[in-house]
Amino acid sequence: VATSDAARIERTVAAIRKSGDRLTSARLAIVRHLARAGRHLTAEEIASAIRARDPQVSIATVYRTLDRLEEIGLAYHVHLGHGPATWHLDDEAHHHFACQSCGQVLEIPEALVSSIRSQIKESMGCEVDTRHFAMTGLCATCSARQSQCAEPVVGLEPTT
Amino acid sequence: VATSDAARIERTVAAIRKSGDRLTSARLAIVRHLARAGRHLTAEEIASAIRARDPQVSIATVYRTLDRLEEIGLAYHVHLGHGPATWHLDDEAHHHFACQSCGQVLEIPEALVSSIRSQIKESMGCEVDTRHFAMTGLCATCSARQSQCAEPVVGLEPTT
DNA sequence: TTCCGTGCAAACAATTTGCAATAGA
DNA sequence: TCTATTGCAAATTGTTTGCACGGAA
Repeated sequence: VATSDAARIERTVAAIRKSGDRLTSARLAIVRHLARAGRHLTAEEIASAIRARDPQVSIATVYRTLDRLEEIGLAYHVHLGHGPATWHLDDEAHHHFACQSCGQVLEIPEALVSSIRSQIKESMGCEVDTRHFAMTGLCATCSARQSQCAEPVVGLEPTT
Repeated sequence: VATSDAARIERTVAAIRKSGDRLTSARLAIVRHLARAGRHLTAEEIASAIRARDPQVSIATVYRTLDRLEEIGLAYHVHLGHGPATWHLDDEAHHHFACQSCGQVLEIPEALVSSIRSQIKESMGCEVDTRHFAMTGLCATCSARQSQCAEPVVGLEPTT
């Protein structure tokens, strides 16, 4: 699980080839950037980072590549609240909590996720999708801060 | 809780006046439509319903009115997955589960919501916001159907 | 030599904003 | 009267699509 960036890039590239898809320079750059970022990225963030080296890559290619990677199962998108979708490689954490105040993204422990999932299954019969939609609210720090004082915290736009 | 539409309209109108805001015909029409719909509505749905009687109401007014109603605490928006935000009056159900396959919106029982909330509080220290973001996944029916056969169900676009 | 994947521009969907005109209180 | 609210049009943001060209296999 604690794989190096290089190994993750190689593995992803191999999977693209195995699926019969072509490995283009744009795709390689996108995979590299996703692997090295260590956080969730929007399509726009990926596009502008790549454009720094290769100015003519279009945002359309980024979207198309991300969609294709998701079809193959190599990357996926998460909605962290309002704003654009964010993406990461498939071998990263799967369940997210996004703070509406500071923007921080936390991983929800697997045990907690499966407990919630089974409670909802039992009580309502529903199968929760924790992959594509984050839970939102306030992280521990922001939650404590907001119960102390009325003043909102300076930082990212609130997600509500 | 089982208030009539008329009573809910009256109460909301009174609250608008009490807040010092003006009660315009557009605002009245929006409140009426929200009260009578009995389900979550998008701004566009509200606008086109109102335009049937009063063709020149603009979508901008609908958005501004909904925002204002939310500031006053009379209505609020929920994101049910992909697609536009949906709105309802404040005296309706607060916690939602949206099926990605059939589009159905279910209310999550209060007991379950508070149990989930306290588990997350205890384990991560986070305060979950259940008002503005629905949980998503498959409802009981769609979940059963999908485990039987591989064919997707005809209906609304999947939300994933 | 194939076509898959690309860049570009234009289309699209949801939402917001500027501004002069209007209509509530 | 006074100014909050409106309609209209245009701007913004995030994402998708059509199409002819270029480059991976």
